[in-house]
Amino acid sequence: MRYDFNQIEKKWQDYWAKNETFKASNTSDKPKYYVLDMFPYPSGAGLHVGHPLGYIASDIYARYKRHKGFNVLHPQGYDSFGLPAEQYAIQTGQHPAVTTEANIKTYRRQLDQIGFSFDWSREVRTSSPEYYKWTQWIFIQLFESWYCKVHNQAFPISELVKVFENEGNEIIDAACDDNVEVFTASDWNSFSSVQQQEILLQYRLTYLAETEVNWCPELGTVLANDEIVNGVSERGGYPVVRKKMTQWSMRISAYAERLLQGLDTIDWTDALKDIQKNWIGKSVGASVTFNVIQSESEESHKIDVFTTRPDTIYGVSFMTLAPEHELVSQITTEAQKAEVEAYIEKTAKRSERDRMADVKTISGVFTGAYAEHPFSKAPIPIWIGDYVLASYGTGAVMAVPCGDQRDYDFAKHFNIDIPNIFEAVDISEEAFASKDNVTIANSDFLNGMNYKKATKRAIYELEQIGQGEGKTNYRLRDAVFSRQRYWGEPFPVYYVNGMPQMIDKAHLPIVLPEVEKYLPTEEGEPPLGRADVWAWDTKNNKVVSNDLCHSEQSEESHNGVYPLELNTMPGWAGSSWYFFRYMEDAMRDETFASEDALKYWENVDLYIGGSEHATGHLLYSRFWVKFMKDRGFIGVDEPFKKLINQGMILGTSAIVYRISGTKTYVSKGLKENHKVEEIRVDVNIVNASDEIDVEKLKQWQPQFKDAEFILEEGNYIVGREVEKMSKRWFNVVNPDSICEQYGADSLRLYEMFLGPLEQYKPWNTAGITGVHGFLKKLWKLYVGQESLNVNDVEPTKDNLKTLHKTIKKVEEDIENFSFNTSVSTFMIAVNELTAQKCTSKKILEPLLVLISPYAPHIAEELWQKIRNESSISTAPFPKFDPSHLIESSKNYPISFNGKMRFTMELPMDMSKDDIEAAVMAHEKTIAQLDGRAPKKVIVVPGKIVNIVG
RNA sequence: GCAGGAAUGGCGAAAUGGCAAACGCACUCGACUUAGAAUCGAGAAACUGAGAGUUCGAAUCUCUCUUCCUGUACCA
Repeated sequence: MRYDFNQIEKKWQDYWAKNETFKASNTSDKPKYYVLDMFPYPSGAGLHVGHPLGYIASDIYARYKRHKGFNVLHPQGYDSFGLPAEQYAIQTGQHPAVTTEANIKTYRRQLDQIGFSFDWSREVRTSSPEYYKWTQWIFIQLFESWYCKVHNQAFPISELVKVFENEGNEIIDAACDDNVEVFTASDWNSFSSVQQQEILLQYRLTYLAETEVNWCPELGTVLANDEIVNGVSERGGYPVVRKKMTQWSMRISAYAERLLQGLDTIDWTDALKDIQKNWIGKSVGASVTFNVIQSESEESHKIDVFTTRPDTIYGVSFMTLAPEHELVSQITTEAQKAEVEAYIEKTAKRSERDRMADVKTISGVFTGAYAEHPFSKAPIPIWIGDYVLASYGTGAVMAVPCGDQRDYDFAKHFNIDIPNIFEAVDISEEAFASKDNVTIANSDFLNGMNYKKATKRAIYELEQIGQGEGKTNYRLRDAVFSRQRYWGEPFPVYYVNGMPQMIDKAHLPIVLPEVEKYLPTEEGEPPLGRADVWAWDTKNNKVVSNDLCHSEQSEESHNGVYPLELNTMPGWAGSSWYFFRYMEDAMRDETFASEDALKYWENVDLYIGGSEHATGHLLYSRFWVKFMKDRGFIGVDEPFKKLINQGMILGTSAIVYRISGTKTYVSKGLKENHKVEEIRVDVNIVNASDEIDVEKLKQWQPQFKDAEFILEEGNYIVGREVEKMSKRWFNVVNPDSICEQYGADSLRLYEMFLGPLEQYKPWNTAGITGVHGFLKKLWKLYVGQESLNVNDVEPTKDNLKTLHKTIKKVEEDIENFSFNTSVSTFMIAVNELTAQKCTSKKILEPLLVLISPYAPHIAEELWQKIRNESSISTAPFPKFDPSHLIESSKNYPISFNGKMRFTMELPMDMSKDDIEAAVMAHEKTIAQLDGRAPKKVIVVPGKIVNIVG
């Protein structure tokens, strides 16, 4: 009987689907275990062999946990809202829902053929209304909440309103906008409804505000900070400019400290935690208020700055404001006005990218105004400069040129005084920025103190005069939540008198309307501005035609019909909570996930996905989870207990060399004699020895059809280059063809065999014959020409030794996510058992369970053949018995000065002294020593003998 | 600049203080075959990026340097 993998794999995939083998139950006596993959965006290109890497790893772990007696939840779904489908829709006019559906079909077929143990009954799609109903619902909850800094927790906004009604807002310490005005209870009660709503917006966890956003004109939408890479859009690489727009934002900054602290409670890699830590960017220091020295006609102004070095307060010799700072226009003197305005105009024109590209050029302008030093009362010139960012801190700095290199460079450039406030430090060449070994000088009450002491004292003194306090600052900004796109979740929001109103939960979902084109309107409104039926009828609670709504007229004539929000939600909305949706299987209509389901599954035990989501999805999810916990919707504080980033599988591109100006291609070994151009060709027509099939190449593209080829030894050898797998390099390998040619089990084993999971590694299809050959050997161990090789004979000592060392190693490997070494272990085990001619069921049965997570199809087939039972999927994992590994003797390596010279077989239970005696008596020892007396003999029983001298 | 990670045969890698290179690809030779593929058997190769230290013993621990990768960047 032959190993017919195509037939076997199809058979078991059908079996698993039909019997719902991997359906998880929400009620079980078994302990739960939740294994999750980052769900894919279903792109039109389908999967290539790089994509399933993480899915295979998580599938092995999920299957292993089932063998270990866990009730495993291992679901899969689609992050199916997104830009590519929309771009495609713009080009072709096809509805994104249609192309998305088609892409999902392809993905499902490709995933199924690899034999994953997903519970598909719990599938989610972020773009389906039954799912985004709950995304909209969570948005409403955020809108209806505020964050109390005293309790460090989010509460319903209704509670805040009660406080306002009774006590005003002075006693409230909330995460809110900076410019909130203080009011009393009677003020509040006298405010109009619109005024009250405006104030509440400043407290809500999702709020509408005019903010400076990252506008990408090419994409026609705003982008969040994590969607911008090196000043251009992550998707497409288009320029990004600053623009003021009214947008929904998420007050994630309220959670900065908890997002930081929470990292200590989860099992993620340090690398990933560091990325999030840097992104949150906590810095501890002080806020200091400087009074602007006013001339008689002016009103008084104050400038707040944030500094991490309040100890250097006496080193301040100027201040710098960001050009966008609101005070600039008010404090600039008449004499400096023209120069300042010219500078502002110049910097505003520079894109973010230009500004980043050219950090070395120092530029700035004096405003003509002076601030007063809080202690010395000395006048301090106020400058503006674009090295100060409007978006960080207060957009203003107290410049201490002796202690900060940027301030130093600025001062040097503009000939500003650089007072030295450090004892015995030379600052003639550069600033002294260190916090260690500092002694403050020329600083009045701070003289002689070190950094720590001086910082404490400076803050204390500032507090005494009411011009500062200790403060912690975070780099993390609130996240823009509006996108001017079509293919995303609509907001459950309509507007009355310009104020946003939430639609009641009972009327969700608000379904994405039809539009005739997916582009912005001529007036520059988002695509939803093209929808004809996109107004909210508050009387009938449904979406109605825009004709019924007359926004220009008075409130009465609206007839209760109001315009709906035209923006849609960003890609990260749906992915910030989907892991809870999988938990629910039966009551998806009534709730995002039922209490019982949430209580049983808690959170994700193991999450596998790419590290590119470090500052996006992985941070936003943690934020939403903390919020939902605060509001009592869930019971956990973190979504993902353990997280592993799988590395990327790279392509191995194939290169042919065309002699310049000719149609002749020269083999790699002969190219040195010619001037050549490198041309990448399809990797799928190159064999393991880097020889290309010239005939196939001629058919592949017309440019090769009548080309000449200079061969070496009868073959054309290609060059190789490891780079990202991409269509443009022709190095994409499709899992479909691998499964067809070698089978899913081979694909699974090979992806794991390539190297450590976390590492980047190149794919080379040629190598798959190694693991494929292993599977054939495995098959032959169990199945002979005519009949099965498996019988009830008692296992030999060697058989047991092989089995148990394999159990030990594989179990350790899976627990450590070291799947590559397990595959080698299987190879060794099968090689040994084949050599031992092992036929014992007591060996071959447990071996199948070990292999089953990795190569489930062949394991199922052989299991059925030898046990006549259905599925291996929940067979108990074999138990390791160390007694089978105990050796009676050890082949000791005998070293001289650390170099191994020969080995010697000695009993395991021999004493140290006896070993030494035996080794010293050995003829080779005597020969090695050549008459010298050894200085020392180190004997480590069971390990090694080392003779020094 | 800052933070994190990596460096071992021709290639992917293993070994986490004790016989460096297990396992696989590629390579060479042989068997089977009309031939190829497949299969089986045999074999060669390479001293852990550089330097120092700790140790009886270092790929593994410590320090210095080099190169590469990832993230981040006028963050006050």
